[in-house]
Amino acid sequence: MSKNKENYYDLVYDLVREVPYGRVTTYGTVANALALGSARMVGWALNQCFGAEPPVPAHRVVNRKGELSGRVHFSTPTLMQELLESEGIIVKDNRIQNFKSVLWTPDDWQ
DNA sequence: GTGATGACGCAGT
DNA sequence: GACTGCGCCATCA
Repeated sequence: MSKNKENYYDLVYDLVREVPYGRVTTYGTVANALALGSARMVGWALNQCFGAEPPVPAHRVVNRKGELSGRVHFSTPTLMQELLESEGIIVKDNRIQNFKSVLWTPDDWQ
């Protein structure tokens, strides 16, 4: 993997880092905002976010259903839920409750 | 170069 | 509301 080659990964990381505290975003929203064309690319980018710097709050990125699909990629499967709950987000059965209210989009950037 | 996989999304049922 | 099938693009074997 090239190190000096800035892929769309950095675009994903930067956008995710803009997500405010207590808010979450979806892969589809990020993919649409960056015009990646596929939400899979966002997931693939976050797959390497652990080597990014500064660290990316990947726990704030969930799928369209508000499900913590990527929790297994964290240090512990429960870490993602713990972090979200720590930010005041209610998580039940691996899904964000009141998801629509905590959902953040680039349009809310302002 | 081909086939399979993946932190997904959408339309149809 | 939940499940299934298909499509999307990049990376790996």
